[in-house]
Amino acid sequence: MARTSGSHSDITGPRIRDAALHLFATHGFAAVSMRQIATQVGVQAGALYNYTPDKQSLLFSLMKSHMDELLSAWAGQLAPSSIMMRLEQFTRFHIRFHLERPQAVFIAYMELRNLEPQNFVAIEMLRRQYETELEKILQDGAAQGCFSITDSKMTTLALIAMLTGVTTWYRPEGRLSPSEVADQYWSLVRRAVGGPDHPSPLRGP
Amino acid sequence: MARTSGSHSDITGPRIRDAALHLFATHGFAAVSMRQIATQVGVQAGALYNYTPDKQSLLFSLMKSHMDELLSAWAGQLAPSSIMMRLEQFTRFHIRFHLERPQAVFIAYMELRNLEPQNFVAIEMLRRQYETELEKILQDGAAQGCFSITDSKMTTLALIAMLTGVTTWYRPEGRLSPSEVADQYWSLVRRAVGGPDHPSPLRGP
DNA sequence: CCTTGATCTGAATGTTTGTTCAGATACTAA
DNA sequence: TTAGTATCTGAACAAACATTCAGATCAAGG
Repeated sequence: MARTSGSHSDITGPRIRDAALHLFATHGFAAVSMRQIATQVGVQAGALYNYTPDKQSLLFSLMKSHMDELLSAWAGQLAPSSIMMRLEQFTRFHIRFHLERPQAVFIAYMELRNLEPQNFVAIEMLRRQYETELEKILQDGAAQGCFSITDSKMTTLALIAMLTGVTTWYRPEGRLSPSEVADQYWSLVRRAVGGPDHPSPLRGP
Repeated sequence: MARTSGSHSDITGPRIRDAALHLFATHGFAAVSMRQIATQVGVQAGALYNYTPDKQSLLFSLMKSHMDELLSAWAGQLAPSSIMMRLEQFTRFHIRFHLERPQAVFIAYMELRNLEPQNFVAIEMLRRQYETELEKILQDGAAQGCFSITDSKMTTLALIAMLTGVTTWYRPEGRLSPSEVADQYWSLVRRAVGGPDHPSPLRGP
């Protein structure tokens, strides 16, 4: 009874990626078998190999897609004029983007060590590219005297760790909405970099 | 040729834990086999079962020891009088403690999902206990008007994520010493919670 | 209606997994 | 010197693993 009805490649492909994303995020790449993924999709394990050459490629593809999405989504943002607003934009963008796909985020940060060397390098490059986006903002702001930070690289990593950490505790059914969370994190970020104590970047003469 | 020389249980036990710690941190619990651990120790796989009932217990024991150490080390700190100094103490303690055992930290934060339910609950309780230590400081400080934070629970999690993140990039051979790192993170934390802009807690007349 | 190609099954491959255990060895105590 | 015990080996176990593939089935196009 191979195949049941209709053309399935358009459907099965994404379903495999969804199932893999969910299972990898929940149990970890190494702890998930191809059979588990196949079962979730409702297919035999062999069928997966019409969509991925092997398990490792499936992981890499998921991580690569995630990082590409992240970078292109950020690139699509229109840069506001002031540096302070730019930092606020980054903060809110980061929180929103990560809260919308907690599983992909989890995988991208936890399964790096399960990547084969060349795949690791590729993902790591994209991650560093993203970090550089924040670092540029911090450096520009420091040059303009908006921020008082002594080490832009370290501050970048500290802030990103803090912002990304939101995915470890946030639950949609919780008491805070995503935008409330973003408000609070922005308040933390703004003060951490030594910005003005009040939200508005315009505080007259 | 069973046994080679001397009494080994005092030596083999810790060596197994060291090897497991290192391998779990590097490749992940699920990706490491008992045979790999045994090889690292220089022993056959069967010998490991003189020291642990099974692989899961080995992981749990490592995580439990780490959390116990963390909590008792913090409990051993003498609390200074001012809240601001208490927060500084926590920040520096957290950074130093975590930088001293990056592998245990890594495992404690990454392998939670590989714990069986009851083990997970036990570790999660200890983690929450530790988080509460910081939350108490933030609440006390907010009550005294030293800090301006709107959500002590969220701020706690944000700060801990930031502080723990230090282990992902810090390298002993890098340009910053642990205490320099702690200085910078303390500066970020102090400002994030809305403390005074200058390091000294004593500024008045 | 017939052919072609995409899609999936079901079985099989050889490897590796965690765990067990009888037997071997060497230290310890008497 | 002897008996006992702690420690380890080496082999074995069934189960699970990723991956392969011949053949079955169905949709689409002529």
